Amino acid sequence: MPEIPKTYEANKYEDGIYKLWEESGFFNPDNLKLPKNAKNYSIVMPPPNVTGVLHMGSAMMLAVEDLLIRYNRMQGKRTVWIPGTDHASIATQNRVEKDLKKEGLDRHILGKKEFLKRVEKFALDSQKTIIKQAKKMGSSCDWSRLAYTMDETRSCAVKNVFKLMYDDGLIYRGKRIVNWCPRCHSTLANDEVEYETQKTKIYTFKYDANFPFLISTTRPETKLGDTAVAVNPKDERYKKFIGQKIKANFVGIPLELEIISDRGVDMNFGTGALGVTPAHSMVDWKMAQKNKLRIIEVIDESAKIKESFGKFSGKSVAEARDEIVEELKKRGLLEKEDEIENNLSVCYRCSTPIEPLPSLQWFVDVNKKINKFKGKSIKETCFQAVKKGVFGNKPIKIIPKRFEKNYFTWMDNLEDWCVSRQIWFGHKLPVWYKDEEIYVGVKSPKGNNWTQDEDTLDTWFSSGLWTFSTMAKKPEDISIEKGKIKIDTKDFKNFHPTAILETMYDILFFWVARMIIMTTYGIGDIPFQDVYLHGCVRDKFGDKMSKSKPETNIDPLDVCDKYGTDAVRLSLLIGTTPGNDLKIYEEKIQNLRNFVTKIWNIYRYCIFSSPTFILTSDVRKEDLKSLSDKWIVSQLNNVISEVSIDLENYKFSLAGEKLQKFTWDELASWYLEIHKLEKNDKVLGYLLDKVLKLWHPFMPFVTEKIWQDAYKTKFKVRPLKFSRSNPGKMLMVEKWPVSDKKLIDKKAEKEFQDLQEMIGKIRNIRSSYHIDPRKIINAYSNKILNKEIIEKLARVKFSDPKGQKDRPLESGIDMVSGNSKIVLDIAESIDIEKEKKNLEKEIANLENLISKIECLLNNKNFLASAPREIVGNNKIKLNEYREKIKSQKELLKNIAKL
RNA sequence: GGGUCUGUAGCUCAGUUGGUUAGAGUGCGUCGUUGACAUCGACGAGGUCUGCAGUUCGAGUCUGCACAGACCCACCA
Repeated sequence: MPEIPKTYEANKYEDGIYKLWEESGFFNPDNLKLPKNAKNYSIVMPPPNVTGVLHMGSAMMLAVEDLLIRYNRMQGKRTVWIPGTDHASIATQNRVEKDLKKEGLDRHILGKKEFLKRVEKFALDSQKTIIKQAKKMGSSCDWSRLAYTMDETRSCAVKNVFKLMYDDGLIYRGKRIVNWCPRCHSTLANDEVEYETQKTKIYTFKYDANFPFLISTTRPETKLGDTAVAVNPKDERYKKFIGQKIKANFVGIPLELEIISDRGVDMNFGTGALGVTPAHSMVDWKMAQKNKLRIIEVIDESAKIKESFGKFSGKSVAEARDEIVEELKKRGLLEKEDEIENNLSVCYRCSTPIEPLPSLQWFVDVNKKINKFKGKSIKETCFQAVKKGVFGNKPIKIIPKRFEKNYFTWMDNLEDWCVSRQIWFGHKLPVWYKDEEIYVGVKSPKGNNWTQDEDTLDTWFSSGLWTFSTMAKKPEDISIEKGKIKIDTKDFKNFHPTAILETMYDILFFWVARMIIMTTYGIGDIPFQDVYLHGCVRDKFGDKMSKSKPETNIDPLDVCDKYGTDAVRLSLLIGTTPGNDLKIYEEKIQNLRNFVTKIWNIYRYCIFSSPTFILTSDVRKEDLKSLSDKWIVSQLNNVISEVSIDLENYKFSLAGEKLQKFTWDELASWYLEIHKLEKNDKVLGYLLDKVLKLWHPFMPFVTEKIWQDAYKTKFKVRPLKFSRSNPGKMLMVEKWPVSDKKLIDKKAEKEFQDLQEMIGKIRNIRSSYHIDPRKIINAYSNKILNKEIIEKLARVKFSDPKGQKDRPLESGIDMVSGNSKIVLDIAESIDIEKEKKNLEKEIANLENLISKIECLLNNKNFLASAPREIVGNNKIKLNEYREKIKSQKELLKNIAKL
């Protein structure tokens, strides 16, 4: 008999199992002999940023997607999971800059070329780490299709899409007010700006002594660029000034201010009059457009005051503010300063305050009507893709549904998307300039004197193409044909649109919506049929996990090592619902580790119980001998269909719970116990076979390990060899079980459940009288006992020794050796009252004694503080006591019998 | 300011289209096990389903309001 350890030692086997899978080549569907008409199933992995390492959120993503992939692969579909990484331009550049700072360098000292080399190296190293970690999680993705948003093929896709958009007039260049990060020295998209509430001063002042009324501002330094003052048209105080142009000398700088009316002005805020600075405020910019105001730029790209503002020029924004306030005070123009709370816009990457300023940038026009969308805009088309469906597809389904609403409102309010960034690391714009000429193309233009635009593209531009760009194998696969992007590969035909996009809800707008935009436009098709959004993985206290909080932060690799990857995966899959955050902590993982141990021990029992144990894929009705066989097999087939339906509907947690209930409460607790007395190895082999298959997508390692071992035992070959021509004995590519209706036996289920219930009642007193429920079932199965007798047994009542409640009680029966009929007669003939009194007295004494000892020993403080030796000794003592008590109880029982 | 979500046992959460006595896991208490299972089993305690009102024969579930919390969007001169 093989030596099997009592617990599953995850970290001993996992790497080996992964290697076995990987070497089989079956992560790649091309290596599986599938029928031509096999259905296709594809997921494109949300590419982790190359900035860092795997965190619990990525582990969640991998667990869910691998579950889906393994389930569908086992269903015989042509299944592929395409992995990749994202260059994450701003984030990665910042990360490398931080490292440089430690060396006392910065990117300008290094120069662009050297800097980019370093970034590339960093990205490559990081990618290696990410791959290693994804493998540790058991991810069954096809590494031969690995993609990177900056590799040659993906870059080619980016250029093609950019050109296509430019030619369609969807991409334009213009000077517009943008969010500028003075530290990153780049623009930011609207949704890359975050807000922080802060306390700040609001100043109420006059531009100069002659100006007719007061205005309020939190940013006096921008007032150098004011070209108008806006008031509410209904405001009686200022009505008479509307339309006037007033000259003013503002702290030494001459201004010409037009008084305009705008309904957006709040009469009750400040003085009700607002100084309009078109160049440095989003709202003011829009007013300036409407009223054709002059635009005066005050602040430059380093957040310093520009030339021609006298003594303020060259000063930083903060310095200029102080000096202007000082100057106003000096001139007696400052009426008052109050403290208020407002929102400061900051860069989402580096938290530096944003300066809105006008800049020449590239934009995607989301409102332009385009012919190929039947005269509809991108915005309208993408709205319909989820609402009604486009291009003959069903509507894209967002799970959970409530996020659809968010999507619609976002899409509705979408404004032109600024795609150019002044970041070094990223896709360079495929745009060249010569004098006044502009050339946009996939390849650089012929002829001299062309210079390429120095800007790079927003990182979401390339990740927006992800579902189809990953389907190309080489740049030549990508071309523009009939106003669309053409990807000329088998993968594209087979796998696009992908089945599902799975990601965390926080990038619904950043990424998911952008993918819908870019794909509907570029390919003329939807990128995916379903969107599954998982929640945020949080710590015990509900806070976001972060390395800066090491006491609650969980590194997935640490816990995988400690408890096994399977337990970690289960902890992320069970007890969670889509779109809702989940709290995770070690105890949770530990509990699920116990379940993995349970499965392991089910297998261990199988091997111990029968030296000839083998897994069986099928069982016939004739093979089911006892009632318990019929019951468990029937239950199993119910579970198979329920779990399959749940998985189809993305109810992973529910499926897991049902499986857990079946495995633990029905298979292990009942069937295995009965099996000890009456063996049916064929049924046992069948049950384990199915249980392993059902659990495999949830916990691939332990199930594969057991599967392998079971076959090793059978064939006595070590190690078993697998080849592409012989995929048979690898669980990963086994067929997913199908529920066999013929094996569902409602009658047997009902009969067994009744029995369970009755035994449950008898069981209540099992602890005192050592009645083994297995024996009752066994006796029933062998027709020693019939249902009526068992029912009677369940009804026989004695008073509980503690006098709490009436409990069914049966005295001293040995079900197997004894004749149950006689036993029952004894039970019925007992003088209940007399028996009660005698027993009560004796038992009360005993219970008292026991509780005293147990109390002492179960005292946690005592156990925790005491050295192990002492606790050990006391345990021995306890056992001595128990022995004594036991023998006394036996005595009592005998008395009772007489 | 606009919107979304959440509130169920000490803790973490399920609860499908309204339908018997509101569930699971964990924790706690008691007892029993140590020959598949550094475990496991049985039993027990623990809930005004945040509150109020409404619809209904019937509400954890639907509606309205209130309270508490989380998040998203817009944005404050």
